[in-house]
Amino acid sequence: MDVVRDQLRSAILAGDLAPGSRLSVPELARQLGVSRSPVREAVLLLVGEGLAVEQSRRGVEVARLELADVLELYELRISLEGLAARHAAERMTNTDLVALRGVLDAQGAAAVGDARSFRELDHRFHEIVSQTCGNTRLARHAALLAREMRLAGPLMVNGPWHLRQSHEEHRTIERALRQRDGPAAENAMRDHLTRVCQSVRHHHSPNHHSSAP
Amino acid sequence: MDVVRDQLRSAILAGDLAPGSRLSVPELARQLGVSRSPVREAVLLLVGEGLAVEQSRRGVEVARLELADVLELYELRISLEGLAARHAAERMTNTDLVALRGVLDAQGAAAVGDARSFRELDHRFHEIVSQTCGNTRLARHAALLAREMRLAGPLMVNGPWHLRQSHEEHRTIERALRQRDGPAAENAMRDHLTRVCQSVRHHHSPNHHSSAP
DNA sequence: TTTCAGATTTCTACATGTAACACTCTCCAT
DNA sequence: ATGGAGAGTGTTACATGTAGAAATCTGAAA
Repeated sequence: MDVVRDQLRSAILAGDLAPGSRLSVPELARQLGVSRSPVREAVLLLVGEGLAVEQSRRGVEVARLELADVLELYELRISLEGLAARHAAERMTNTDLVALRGVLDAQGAAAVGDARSFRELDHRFHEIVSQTCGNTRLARHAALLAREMRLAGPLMVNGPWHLRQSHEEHRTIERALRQRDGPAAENAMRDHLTRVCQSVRHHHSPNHHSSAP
Repeated sequence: MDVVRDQLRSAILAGDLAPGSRLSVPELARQLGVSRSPVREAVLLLVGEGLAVEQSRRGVEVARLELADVLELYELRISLEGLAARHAAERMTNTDLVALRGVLDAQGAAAVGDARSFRELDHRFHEIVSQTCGNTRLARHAALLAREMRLAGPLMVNGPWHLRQSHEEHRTIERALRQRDGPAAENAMRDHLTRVCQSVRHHHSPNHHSSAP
């Protein structure tokens, strides 16, 4: 069942199962070539993770995020990932720092034009920081929120200026982590997520619809 | 299945299924008088909620919390419930405030001696604040963390002085909420949870084992 | 008494059966 | 043409079947 759940989760996060798609247990079981039991269990767990929602009387469908949902998620991520960054600064091993640097270098290259890769690497960056914080529950909840946010695809701001700006902020965070400066890492992470949140908000405000700043 | 899950959750939180108890699907199905399917699904969801854990090769058992787990949980609650309190201050209806006051009055009475009722009312207090914050995901995650913490039973500090102290701090939080002072509510909530966390930590430190301050 | 091999029981994980229910489509009456 | 009854389809939720693995128990030999 773990396998089925991972497959479904990947399909959702990759967009193969778009937000709003109905998750019919018999249908998915046929497509995946397994029985309905593991599929049903996997779907229930995905609901628990927030990636799918039970429509009353209509079965389960992939979660559809409104702007308000994205703002909710950012507010939580600011809090949790800020905390995680502070602790990560004191606990990161050299291996972690090397991995982080690798992700950032790849992201620097992707920042020009390849928004898809950029988002993937962005996710990896935040994941490394959260998973290194030493608080297993913090890591778990931060991962849930970050994953849920990946359903927001079309609401995100993908303009080249925004990508480069995010990348610079990631560098700032990485610098604080490398210097083992917890408070600086926390502030940098909070500032980063706050600014991105503002970008999303303004990008979807009634009177501002270009993707440049 | 929702029914079965709620029954199991209640049984766990009430201590009828003590931490470490094995959750055998066939056994529980027999006891609850239903088939194995809904029980299996409920158990999987409880694992997702953190109330149970999958032991590799040994099935599922009710989660067992160490001191370190409780400290992790407090750190997260400080962050999330602080945030929730700030928003709750700006969104609480009069009805909510009346309910909160009611809980505190009952708690004031229970603070002398009845640790069990006190904990129950403590949980209700924090629940009201979290559920009123206006951020559905914040409410959901705060509820998960608060529930998980209820598994810590024997680790908690139940001395009368601590109960009264907690109650006073709840009053301070309620005052800030009533005055719609967001920052004050956040600070009061953070201070409260921070102090309780310190109490737990010191109560279990190697050289301090009395329950008085 | 201790130890180890085999038998027995129990569990998990997946597959499949089925009743009740909600949707949709068709076709007839107005 | 339109509205509504009713068949047909698909789904959910629960029940049950079963293979394979793990734990435990049993009993005989050292």
